[in-house]
Amino acid sequence: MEFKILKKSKKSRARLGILKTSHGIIETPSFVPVATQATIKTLTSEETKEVKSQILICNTFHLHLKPGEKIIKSNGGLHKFMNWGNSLMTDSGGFQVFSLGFGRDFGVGKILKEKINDIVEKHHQPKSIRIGERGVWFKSPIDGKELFLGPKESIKIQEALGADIIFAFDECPPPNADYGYNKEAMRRTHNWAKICLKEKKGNQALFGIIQGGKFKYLRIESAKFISGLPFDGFGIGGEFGDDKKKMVKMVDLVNQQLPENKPRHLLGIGYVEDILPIIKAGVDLFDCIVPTHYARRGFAFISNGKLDLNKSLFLKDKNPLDKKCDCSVCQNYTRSYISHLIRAKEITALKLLTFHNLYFFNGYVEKIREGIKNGKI
RNA sequence: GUGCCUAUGGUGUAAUGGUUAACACUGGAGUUUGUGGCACUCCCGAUACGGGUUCGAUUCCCGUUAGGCACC
Repeated sequence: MEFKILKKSKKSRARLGILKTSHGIIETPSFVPVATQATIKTLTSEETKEVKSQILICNTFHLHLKPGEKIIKSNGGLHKFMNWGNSLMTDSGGFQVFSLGFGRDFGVGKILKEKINDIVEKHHQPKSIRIGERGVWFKSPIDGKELFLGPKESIKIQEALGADIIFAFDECPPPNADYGYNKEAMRRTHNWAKICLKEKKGNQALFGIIQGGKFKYLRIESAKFISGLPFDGFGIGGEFGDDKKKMVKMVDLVNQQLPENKPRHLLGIGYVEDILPIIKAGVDLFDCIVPTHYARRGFAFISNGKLDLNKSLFLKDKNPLDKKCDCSVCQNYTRSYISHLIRAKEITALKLLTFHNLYFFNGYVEKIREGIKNGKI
């Protein structure tokens, strides 16, 4: 992997760059669609390419459970397996430590919406998984079998999967974790980062992950520690506090600690309104389930907001999803038709919305790249 | 025409002689950030009509109307 910065903004920390892998180039800043199970749900790989995606992120944990990395390796690796000729990343499975653990215990995502009275403190353990020094014991959501995943295991699996960019195994603490817990999780994540580097044998690019939660000094400490190790790039994980301004400030602060010549990936963020601020804070790559997940709930993202195609008023609306959009869905289908398909629970609706939403996100980031190029951002 | 049966939100069903008549779908409003596609939360909305019995009727009785079934 090779990363070249073409232009640095004078107005913000934004950068325009090119990331090269053996499977092609990624123009940065870039949105990374989420292909957890080695597919963008509802789309073929050809369609995923049509919406101008240059890189996808698949998930180590999910693909380890099914079909297993052996099957994928025997198919010639992830690229061949899913017929995707462009670049790929795999997430390490670290996030599942959270989502199957404390995330499930408290019924929360990584960003806190409501206050939770229970605080996760140092040495607390989630109910259904066990986090130790060498890694995490899970119960398989498929058959309940005891599984162990740690930094060594994650790297081995990711090497078998064969993505261009892989991530270090980390722990993502829940949003209701206190300082003590975050410090502990960060220390584990740092140890695991060193183990990941030592374990890696091939020439895949490896990104280290910065944690520290909403605690400024932990974030700085984590950024300094991780960037002191010979990673090819960096992931910024975890949560940043309850309000968005704080998130952007924290990301900005983290990026100030990182070397400029390596790419930075913000993990699991972006609503549309988050995208410009995080790019201005110096983020080169970011993945998010929002365009694909919302598509399957009947929402379309458009130039001036989002549409809920579940609403019956769209049955009478013969406009395209977005008049300003030149994607093939907007050229050929009406809101009325898509709304009908959603309400009839037809799977084609999910495909049309997924296609449009990804085209919209990729197009939106493309415009931001233009803006950086023209000196407007 | 005669006999029998039925009548509860927009739809399909519950329940009860005694506080705010339950549930599902529909309709309306929300939620979803390193993904659980068809999820979750909240809201609107009904005892066909008219009498009677009773302290109290959606429930019991009579009539009207509507629908179903059988017979002539």
